Amino acid sequence: MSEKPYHHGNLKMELLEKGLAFVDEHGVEELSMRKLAEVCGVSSAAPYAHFQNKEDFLLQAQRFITEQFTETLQECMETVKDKKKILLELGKRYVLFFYENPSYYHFLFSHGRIELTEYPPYLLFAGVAEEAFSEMGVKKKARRKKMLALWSMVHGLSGLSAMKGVLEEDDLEKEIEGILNAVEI
Amino acid sequence: MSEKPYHHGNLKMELLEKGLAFVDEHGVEELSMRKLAEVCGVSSAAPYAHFQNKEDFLLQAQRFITEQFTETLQECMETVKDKKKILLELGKRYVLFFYENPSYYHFLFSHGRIELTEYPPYLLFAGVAEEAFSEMGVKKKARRKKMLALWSMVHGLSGLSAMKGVLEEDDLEKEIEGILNAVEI
DNA sequence: CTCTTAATCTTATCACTGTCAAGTTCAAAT
DNA sequence: ATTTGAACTTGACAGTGATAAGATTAAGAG
Repeated sequence: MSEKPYHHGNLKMELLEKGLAFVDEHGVEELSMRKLAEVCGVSSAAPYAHFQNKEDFLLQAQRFITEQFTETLQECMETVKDKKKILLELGKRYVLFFYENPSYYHFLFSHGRIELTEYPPYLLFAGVAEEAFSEMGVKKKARRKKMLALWSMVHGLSGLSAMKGVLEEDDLEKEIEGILNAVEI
Repeated sequence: MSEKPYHHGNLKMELLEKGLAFVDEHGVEELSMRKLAEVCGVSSAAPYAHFQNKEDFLLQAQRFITEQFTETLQECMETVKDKKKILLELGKRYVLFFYENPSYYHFLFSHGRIELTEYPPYLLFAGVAEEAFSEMGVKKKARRKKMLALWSMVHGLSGLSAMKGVLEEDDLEKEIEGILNAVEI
């Protein structure tokens, strides 16, 4: 029993999930629509019923993990009460996410597919920073600059954390915290 | 006269140059060894006499522009006398390079091809920072953290500057300077 | 100058890729 | 029960990285 039915039933979602798992294991370069189709037990043209083309698939896959990422950050925001620490904690979560999913960093930012001004994690970070700096009495013109500086640092550090061997890994959280605290905002 | 000679004479160099020009114009994704061969007026298999494979070509192309980039930074180091300003100026040059060559940012850092601990611009920056912080009386343990923080910021900001529409472009140097100065080292 | 050699390049071919047109199946609405 | 449209398969196409086998020629040895 359970001969494969002609209609998969949940193909789009499975393509995204298996695709991301594949990227996580072998990297983006290795991913092909045909292999992906095979992994899902489906013919090589089947994915094109759900995605316009490979680029579209990659784009939607990026959205998919960006949503997860954004949720992680949002969760972090709700957990941390201390408004003075929230920027640091958010930064830490940001960096840690890419430490835990190194291949996602390349996947997300390699191909210039992301429009920063529509990138939820950035918008979220920018919002929190705006609020925090505002409360700290930072003047309006300076806020944007500080925010960009901080975001650049956090995002740049994420790139570092995605490479093995740069950060000290025995107490990673402390390491990240130390680096982010090494400059005064 | 000037029938194409069987032997090109300078193919390897031309492949690198035309290849980089192509990347700059159309992006890495569009580049294929065959198109590249055609651009150089040579058969599709000819490049493989000079490069093991596409990956090898990309790697050597990266080295090629990394050299130029490193030279720019070195030049900057020699020009700026004021040791207090050197880190800022170096950061500015770093960011500006990728503003001027946006496609290079993706080209260099997309595919995880670069080993940071062997990446000359990083080593150069790390060296200058070490010296600067040392002179500023920063204690040894803190130096590394400050350096990583600063480098992350500079490198992350480079990513920003490679996207159009994020940085204000009417007086870019001042903009970059403002951001890098928005945090205290 | 001739011969040899090894680097450079061409031709032909392979397996693989993204993608599409045409046909097949089947769930659900009419 | 019939229709319809979405989800799939099959089979094809051009383009890709790569290799083997052979052609060309620059440069050195005799």
